[in-house]
Amino acid sequence: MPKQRVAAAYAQLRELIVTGRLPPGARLIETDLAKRLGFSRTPIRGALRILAREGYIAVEGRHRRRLRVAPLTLEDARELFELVGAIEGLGARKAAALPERKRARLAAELRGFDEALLEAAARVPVDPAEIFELFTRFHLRYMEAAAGPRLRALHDAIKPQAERYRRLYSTAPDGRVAASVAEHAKIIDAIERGDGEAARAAVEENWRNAAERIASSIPRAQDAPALAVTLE
Amino acid sequence: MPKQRVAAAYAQLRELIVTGRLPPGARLIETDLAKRLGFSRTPIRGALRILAREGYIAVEGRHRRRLRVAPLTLEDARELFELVGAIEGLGARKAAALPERKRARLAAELRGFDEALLEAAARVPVDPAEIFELFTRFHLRYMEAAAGPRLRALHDAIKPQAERYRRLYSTAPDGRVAASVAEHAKIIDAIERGDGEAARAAVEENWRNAAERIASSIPRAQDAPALAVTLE
DNA sequence: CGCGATCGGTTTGCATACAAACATCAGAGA
DNA sequence: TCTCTGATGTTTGTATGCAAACCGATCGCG
Repeated sequence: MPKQRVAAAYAQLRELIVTGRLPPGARLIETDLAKRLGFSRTPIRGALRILAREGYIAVEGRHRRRLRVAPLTLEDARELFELVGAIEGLGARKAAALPERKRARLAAELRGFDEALLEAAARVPVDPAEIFELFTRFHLRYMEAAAGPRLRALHDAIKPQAERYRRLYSTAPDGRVAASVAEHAKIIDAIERGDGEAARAAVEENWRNAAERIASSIPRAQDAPALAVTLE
Repeated sequence: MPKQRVAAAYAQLRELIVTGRLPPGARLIETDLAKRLGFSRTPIRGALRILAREGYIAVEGRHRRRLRVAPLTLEDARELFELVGAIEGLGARKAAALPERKRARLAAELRGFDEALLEAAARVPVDPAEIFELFTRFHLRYMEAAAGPRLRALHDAIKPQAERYRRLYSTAPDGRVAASVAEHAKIIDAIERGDGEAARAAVEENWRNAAERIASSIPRAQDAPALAVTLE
């Protein structure tokens, strides 16, 4: 009997939301989720509160909260990707300030991810999950290498929300993987030569472009209510 | 009166921490806090979990969490101020993208805050609380004017933690207020003329300098345990 | 006298019970 | 037929009980 049910519920619910098994707009009923995950309402509530605070869940209502999986909108995607770009940009700048040996090793590892990405994109039946995984790991790598605890925590809280958009709207890998990999190369080079500002700018540009790549796929001006990041 | 106790507990606890009435390193006992605030343990727990997630509270222990008010350290101050600079830098860039009329009005308001700051700093018995308030309002103003919901929520969650450092270590107002106001002027000018990148850079420089101003006051390498931003 | 094990108190994590508030639907009146 | 109102069921917010785990201290043994 595992002891940390809130953490478990948080992880499972977040995964359900990010993968879309709990789709945007879906109503979240505590008792249902409790049954579904096999916990009582108490840990579910704790997890829901955090997910709401982090933006995975939209809150409606004043006294009695009604929770829904946060809708996906174009405006939100733009803001979210800009935020992720800023956060990872900070991480990349820190990575470029590492001692030279570490930078070199990090750059080599990052190039490895890009090679794997090109391979995965070229494979005959493309596996989108693999592509996503590699993208995620690429950025995660330099964040873990250089970011402090606060930046890492923030990254972990926000980044998966960008994955929601990528998973749903990124229309598989066409030339876009190649474009991304080219942008990655600029990031890697800047980190390798210790140019923090260039690394940061390259990361931000990468995310700006990523936003543009998927923007056209996102249905505009949904009936979606505005995202309210509320405590309660 | 079954209402919104978690939100109330969160607000009160955060205020106690930011103002230092719950000092860094203080142990947080659920039952004590519950008695102190007049709630039961349930809403207290909810508030504590969020505060821990946001970095106000450090978590020790694996299975059983032991909570303490997060210690103040030099490394954390550096990371935190960098983060706040990045967040508010994003807001300033957005503010510089507002339509011209709004930018002009915003700039006028911001200049008003700076005038008030100089006045307050010149007054005979200086009121530090007033100075802090004005600093906070200055930055809050352009964030509210331009930032989206996610950026605002993030700002609200993180910014008060920088206030902890300012309140405890900012050695009252000497020439430092004048220095800050001079930096503010660069921010305002950039916003007014619509130069987003300059506005962002000016905000980040302002926070970098703020970090340096208080860095010398922070006791180095406390016995403080590393800040762990943990879910549970 | 020092070191370690056991025991008690403290504090947490989870589950459940209870009450209040909102939404929905049905029915009556216009 | 439409609307307003009331009743009912659903869902949330809070309190509390209970068990387990941890910390500390005391006591026993070497």
